[in-house]
Amino acid sequence: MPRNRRPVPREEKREELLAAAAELFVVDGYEATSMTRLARRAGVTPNTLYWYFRDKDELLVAVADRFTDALLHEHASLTGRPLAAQLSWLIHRLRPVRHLVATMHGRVAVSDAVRTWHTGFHTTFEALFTRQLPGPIATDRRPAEIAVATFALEGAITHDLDDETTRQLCAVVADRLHHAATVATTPRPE
Amino acid sequence: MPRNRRPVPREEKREELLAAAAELFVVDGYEATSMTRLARRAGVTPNTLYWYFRDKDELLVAVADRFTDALLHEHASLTGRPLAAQLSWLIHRLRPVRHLVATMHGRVAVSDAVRTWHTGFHTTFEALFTRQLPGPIATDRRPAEIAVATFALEGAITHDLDDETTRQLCAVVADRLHHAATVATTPRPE
DNA sequence: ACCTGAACACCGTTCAAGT
DNA sequence: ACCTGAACACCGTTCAAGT
Repeated sequence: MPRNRRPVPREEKREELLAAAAELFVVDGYEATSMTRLARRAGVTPNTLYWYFRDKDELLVAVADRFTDALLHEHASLTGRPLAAQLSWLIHRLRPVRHLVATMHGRVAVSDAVRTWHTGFHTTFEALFTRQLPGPIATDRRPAEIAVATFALEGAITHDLDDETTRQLCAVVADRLHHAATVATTPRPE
Repeated sequence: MPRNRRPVPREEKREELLAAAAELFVVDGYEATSMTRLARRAGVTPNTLYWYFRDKDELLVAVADRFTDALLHEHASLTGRPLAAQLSWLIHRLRPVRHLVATMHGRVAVSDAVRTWHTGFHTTFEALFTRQLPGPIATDRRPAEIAVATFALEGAITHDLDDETTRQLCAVVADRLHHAATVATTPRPE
């Protein structure tokens, strides 16, 4: 009865488990998805999950990775469009998984795997923003300007904003970045 | 042996439990603090906690409330100082409890009590920012400008930024708000 | 009203055993 | 190498019983 040594290649099986995890994590949330229920959905014993993933956090990271890959791939076709439009697209694309975004942040302090992933995620998006700008930002303020843009993006994903405010937020962030990129450094007073 | 009907007034006892919860939540984190351990620290049975708080989330909210009250009280003495300085103060004051901030966000989708608290927290800080500005922001962009400032603040608390970037971020956000408050609405192109 | 000791239904994870 | 059934040590929460 137990189907051991199934002929399914490892990568394929892993992908099956990942697909089940992705669906449950997004629909029901990370906390509400127990390993037992997830295993049942995937048609395996809870134990089996641990053959393919170290723990639940690594499963979460793998799901996030898969999603981010797809996101960046889709985003590639948006190059050339205004930055505000790109931001708007990203926000609407990430809103459905806002719970996962919040969960990742909550687990940064708990899991090494999540912390590492989170750092990489920010590096990716900071690079993405930097690339889109018409000119280089004055070096002293660059990290802060990019950080503000990234945090605004994260905030817009994880918080409830109406459509109009979301549009304005994209415009505000894009304006700010363009301004910082095109204007020379002005020494702040005081 | 069991000390029932202790003569300690309800509010005082509640405060004791709250103090224990605050310490453990901050030092060890919310998830790492089990109700059992928390009860032991406070010198009671786990059960007793439920006499004073509906559940663990309500305990979390009560801790956050206590902290926010203290924060706003201390902040009151900063009125009149530059906005960037106030931001910097808030960030450094909130960084030690960054894990709690992240936890709150993660539980917004899980707990009604947390969701309600979170909404109130944002309302408070949006009002605080609005009050500090020299002039009214053009009404159409105001919610977005305030949202960007709030999200930047949250991001700076929950993410690792070096001191210099943190300073610059405060300056960027303050600049942005002042600019939006003093300049008339400029219709965006396109 | 307040508090206990004991239980309940779970949870993520691991282990001995099978093929 | 892969997978199972059964267990382990917990978890948040509740309940009957005491004062």
